[in-house]
Amino acid sequence: MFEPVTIKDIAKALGLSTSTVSRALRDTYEISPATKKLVTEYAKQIGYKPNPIALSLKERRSKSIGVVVSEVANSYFSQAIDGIESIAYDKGYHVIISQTHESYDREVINVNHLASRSVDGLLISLSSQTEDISHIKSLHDKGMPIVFFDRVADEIITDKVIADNEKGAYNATEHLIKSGYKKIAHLTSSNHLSISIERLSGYKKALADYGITFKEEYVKYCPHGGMLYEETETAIKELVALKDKPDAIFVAGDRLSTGCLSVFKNLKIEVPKDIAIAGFSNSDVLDLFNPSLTSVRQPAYEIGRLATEMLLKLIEAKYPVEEFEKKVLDTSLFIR
Amino acid sequence: MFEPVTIKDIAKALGLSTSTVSRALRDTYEISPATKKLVTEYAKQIGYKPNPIALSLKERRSKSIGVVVSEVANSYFSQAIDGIESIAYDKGYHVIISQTHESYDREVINVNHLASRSVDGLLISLSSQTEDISHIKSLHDKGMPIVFFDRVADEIITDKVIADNEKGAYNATEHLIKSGYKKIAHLTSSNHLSISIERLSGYKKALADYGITFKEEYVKYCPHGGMLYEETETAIKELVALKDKPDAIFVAGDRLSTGCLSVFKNLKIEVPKDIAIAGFSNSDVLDLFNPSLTSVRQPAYEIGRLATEMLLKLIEAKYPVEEFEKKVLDTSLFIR
DNA sequence: TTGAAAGCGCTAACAG
DNA sequence: CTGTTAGCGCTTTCAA
Repeated sequence: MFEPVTIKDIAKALGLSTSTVSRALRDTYEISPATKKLVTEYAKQIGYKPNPIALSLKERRSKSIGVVVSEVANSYFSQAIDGIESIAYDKGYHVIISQTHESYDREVINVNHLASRSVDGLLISLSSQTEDISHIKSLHDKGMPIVFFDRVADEIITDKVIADNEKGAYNATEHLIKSGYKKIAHLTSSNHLSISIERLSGYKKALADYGITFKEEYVKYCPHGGMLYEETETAIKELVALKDKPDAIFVAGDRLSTGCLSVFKNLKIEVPKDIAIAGFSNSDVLDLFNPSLTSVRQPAYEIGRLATEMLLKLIEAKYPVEEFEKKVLDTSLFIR
Repeated sequence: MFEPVTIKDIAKALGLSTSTVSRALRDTYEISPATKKLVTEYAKQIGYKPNPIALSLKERRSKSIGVVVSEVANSYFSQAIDGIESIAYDKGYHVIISQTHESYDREVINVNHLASRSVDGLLISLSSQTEDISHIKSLHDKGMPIVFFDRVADEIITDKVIADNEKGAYNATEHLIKSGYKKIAHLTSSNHLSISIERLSGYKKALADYGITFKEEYVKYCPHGGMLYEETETAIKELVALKDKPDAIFVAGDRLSTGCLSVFKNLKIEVPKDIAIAGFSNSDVLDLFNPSLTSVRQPAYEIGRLATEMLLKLIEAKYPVEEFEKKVLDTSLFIR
């Protein structure tokens, strides 16, 4: 069907060698202006496009990067993807997105799939189920450039970009405290996720700073991060069933926050009369929500851009990189 | 950094020729069981993975498909993408997603970018700005398999998958009529988009069937499809400023529906007291909205799956395909 | 049953 | 300044 024009066609038509054509096309110095003009004009005329696959084979790189996220339907990730694309496309890289749907198995499959399709680097945010990261470690050990964002694996020494989760959590919790709530629960995702740990820590710190005792039973984990309605509902039910029922709740994730509101709605729990709420969310329709949600917003777009810049730097580095950094970006609190 | 094992390494280590190794690995009949066993076992042991790029070069296909949508952040599209991935990954195809952000220029760039990266086929939903489709037509003429979904170009003869937009619009409008509204306005995206035309038609038909006269000034176009707050606000303001102010509004798009609610909120227009609303939306948090939104939901996941199945059939067809079809899937009305 | 060689599209080292 | 040649990893005639 497709019969693309090759460098050979041009060479034949113009009575030149393929290497001359190649040079003319690529602007090498050792070429006569006349030939160059001849070739470039003819090439344009017949619509020559270099075959990226042949180039990839030759240069041993694909000019594409793989992105592993849990869901593109999650506002945080879709914004991050916008950021990733903005940088990648600019530098001529393709972006291949794959979703884990918070499943460890899919993560392993996707990561290996991307690697075997020889992407030049990987941008990863771990699935909530992921504890064992050997699938990533082995790739990294083999030299695959990897940058983590959002949900990072500290065991792997590479660049990372995250929001200041601890501070964001602190701010949200503090806001609840300052609004007069004292019995603040915490709903979060799986306990091994970096973001969960950081947000839990911020929550605890705020409590401590305001002289409120941390209670273990006020913390509920939803390993599916809000993807499973029942899981969220059970957690909420357990919280409101406590003898010392919490009067507020700090929610540590995007889907979890909306999930929580849905549960409230269904259980006829009124906000903030029965319980107040503040949570992480990057949704851009939060203003339409009822009950309303005081939210911690992460600079997702910027995180995506930064992570991609760092990854491309790793990919294009001439010498093995030894120094890595973890960039931490500020969150913003939107009081509603 | 990466030093992948090649067929040559195996050949050398085993004292065979590369062609023998290749055959052994690919299960050709003309190979001795002994050699085959030897090779496959050794290959597995040292972790041999065929280089997909070399394969692509040889077989002139990349085993990847390109997807062009306006925004992954749009629920409809993220659901469609889930459907696309579910089929594509199953069949060993990569999915490369690109966003137009409703811009014609970006669409042209993205389509050409994907084509030049030699995807094997394209799944396209047009940007709202797109009127001229020659960038797609020329690719299609050259033999690139293309399937349209959602926003289709009827001028291009190929497979298409859409929701029954006309019926969906009819149902929504009818619902408003049956709820007692008679002065129903219509807010839609650009007037050249297939979905706009179909939805407008369903709206008109419902009005006609219930003996309501269609009024041109009740139809407002937002070419940016809700991406530009001001545009939506202006449209709404014009509607409510009409001397014969509408008492209900049927909105023809996802972002437009939420955009509309935002405008209502800001202008302190109360729903349904001041104006009732029904609109297309695939958001999964609609239940949390206030004001609430009666919605027409499209089977986005299924549309994505179907479109991908059709595309892969085109790609893998042995002979040029002459027969194309347009599949139309039912929408569902959620009354809130 | 196996090996040698050509070729997919392109670049680069080496000659001339 | 330009052509010849080899090679990226793999498959596939063609010979042996």
